[in-house]
Amino acid sequence: MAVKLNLDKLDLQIIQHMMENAEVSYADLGKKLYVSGGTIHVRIKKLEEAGIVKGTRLNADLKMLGYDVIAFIGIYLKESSLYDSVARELQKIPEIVRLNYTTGNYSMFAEIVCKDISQLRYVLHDQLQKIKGIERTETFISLEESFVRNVKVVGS
Amino acid sequence: MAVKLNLDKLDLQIIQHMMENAEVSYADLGKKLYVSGGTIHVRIKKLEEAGIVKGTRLNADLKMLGYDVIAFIGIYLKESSLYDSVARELQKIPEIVRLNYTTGNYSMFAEIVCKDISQLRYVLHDQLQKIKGIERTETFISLEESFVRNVKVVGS
DNA sequence: ATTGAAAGAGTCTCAGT
DNA sequence: ACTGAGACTCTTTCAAT
Repeated sequence: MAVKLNLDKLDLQIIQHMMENAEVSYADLGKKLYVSGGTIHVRIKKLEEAGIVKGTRLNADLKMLGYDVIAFIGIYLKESSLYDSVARELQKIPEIVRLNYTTGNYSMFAEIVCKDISQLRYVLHDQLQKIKGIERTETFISLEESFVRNVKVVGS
Repeated sequence: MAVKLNLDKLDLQIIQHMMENAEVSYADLGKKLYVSGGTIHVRIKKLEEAGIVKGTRLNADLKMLGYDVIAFIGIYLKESSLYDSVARELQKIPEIVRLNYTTGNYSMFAEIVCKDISQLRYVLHDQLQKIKGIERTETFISLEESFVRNVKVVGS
């Protein structure tokens, strides 16, 4: 899974910069990293071919789109063997944007994004309760997101 | 915060598509949505000016970069008034990539990305314990990420 | 592997509808 | 508000180092 490729500092610097902002031109990024734009291009192509880099994504402000409520849900299963079937059911609920199988208290851990509290209540109460295999859930509503950022893959 | 702007279905469709893949050309996206490339351009410019769209980000595979361990940390504070000072300390730890102030059991909820378990143990044991104001923590290590996706902002 | 230049593709502007 | 065409910029290829 974690294929160790020959990545040098330049590769990591490119990734670090472009994880933050992918709209920079190769020429400009090259200037910042003291190589030519052509070298940036070659490196990115190599990273794409290796499967390390998988395109770019638009960064949209969900709050401004009306999605004000983020919550985390700890899920207790009746039996841990039900993980796959519960995961499939949860994937059908579009408000659930992430699901992890975890150690610790909960069997699984979900993140949900909703327009408002009443939509959250609907998903929690009407949709999750209907899924066979879920024993109970605990919900943690985010009152404030202090920060979100990328992991630091290279020293500055 | 959640400024309700006049966004029509086309705006949302553009956002939906480009949150998934921002590398599509305006001409191609226009073809898919039955408008010209020029219209896509105008809409994106409008969304950027409104602050709804904030550029694009490179999508890099953290596992392939050697960051194999994702974990969630529920944090109990001694007093909730310590939130800001603890948040500032947590922000100094580069492995902590997200922090939310939450309702429920925990005062705050963090996400951490590490290269391996020993690095995770180091952060949890040596760094978090030193922060004044943290009473105790509960860690949930992700054994598998079932899915991560964007919220659905428009009906297909 | 890196570079710089030429060819190709995409973005951006603008006049017309 | 949408369109299409021209000007401009960026990506991509490639021969040379």
